[in-house]
Amino acid sequence: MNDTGYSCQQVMRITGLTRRQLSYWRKTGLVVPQDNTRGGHARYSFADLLALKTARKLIDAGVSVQRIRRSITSLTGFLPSCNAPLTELSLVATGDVILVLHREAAFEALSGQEWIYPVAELEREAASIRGEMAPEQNDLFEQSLPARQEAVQQ
Amino acid sequence: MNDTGYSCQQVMRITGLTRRQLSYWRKTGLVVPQDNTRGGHARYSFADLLALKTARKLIDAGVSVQRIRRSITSLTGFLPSCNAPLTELSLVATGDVILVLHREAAFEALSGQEWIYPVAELEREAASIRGEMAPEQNDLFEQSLPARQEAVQQ
DNA sequence: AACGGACAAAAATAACTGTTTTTGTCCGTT
DNA sequence: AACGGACAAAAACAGTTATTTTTGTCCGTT
Repeated sequence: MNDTGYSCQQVMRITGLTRRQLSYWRKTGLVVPQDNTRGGHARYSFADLLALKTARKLIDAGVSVQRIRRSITSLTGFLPSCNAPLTELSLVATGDVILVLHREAAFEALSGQEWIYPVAELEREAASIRGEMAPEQNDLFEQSLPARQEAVQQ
Repeated sequence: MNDTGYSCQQVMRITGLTRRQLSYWRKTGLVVPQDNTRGGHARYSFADLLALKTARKLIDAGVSVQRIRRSITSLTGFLPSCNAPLTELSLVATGDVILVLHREAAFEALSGQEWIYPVAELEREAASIRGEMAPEQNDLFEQSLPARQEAVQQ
């Protein structure tokens, strides 16, 4: 119990969220205020504010609340050291996807699938083709050629 | 007509795509070889190779061919100066989304919607709250307060 | 001021359908 | 070696419905 936290009204003004949303999110565990007054009224911490702000921005970007929920649970699975994804992680999003930027890599919040940078690789590869290969003989790119069968008919 | 391009077999080895795919993509206009031999056989240019490689990588990342098609048409709409999105743009993708990195910004290939970086903004905002605001009075964050009505009941 | 409850509208999702797209495979031709 | 055609399996998609989630609104309580 402490009285230093942010009240419901303040949070509404700060985040632009409605009382209904705060209430529902509290009840369903999306963002639960850290403290309460003696009367049982919510007091949001600064970290709570950040989480709410992030949620708001994701919503503005078209992400549904359900998707945010699922992302949070999946992220705390992928990154056990992360307790509060909404406040701790670098997120990027549009309607369909939440991307997590983490240690130079990017992966999707829901599936955990890592994103590829096709073009970045391509630039390196392009150089090698240009320099080293004549159109006639080149197997630099080969994904997994079993034993160099010539001209397989697929 | 020239004979310096890459033959179908070579392209298959280089890109890991099947003959069927090359054939179908040629027929449907996804990637059409730049040249032909006198006999009417395909000769892929280096740029074609890059496009094929990129397509392959997108597919590996779970993007469907249909989505690639739609992304290409939408991108040539957004960026009229870009004739061959697959070879010219920086793309990042997972199954659901293709992101285009373009001039410091990121936007989705299909919708053109720009991605937001909630946390980047948050860091700046966090500083201002921490520094300037006591929990009691703070409307720095206010989205669009009409005329400062106190405590609106929503 | 803030809470909670109850009812309804809106939004998002899941589950299903039929259709289209994409690929594999086989075959004959150049 | 490469092409094209034809048939079928697999994958992706669009469109629909029913269900669940989320929000708005009103009301009474502390």
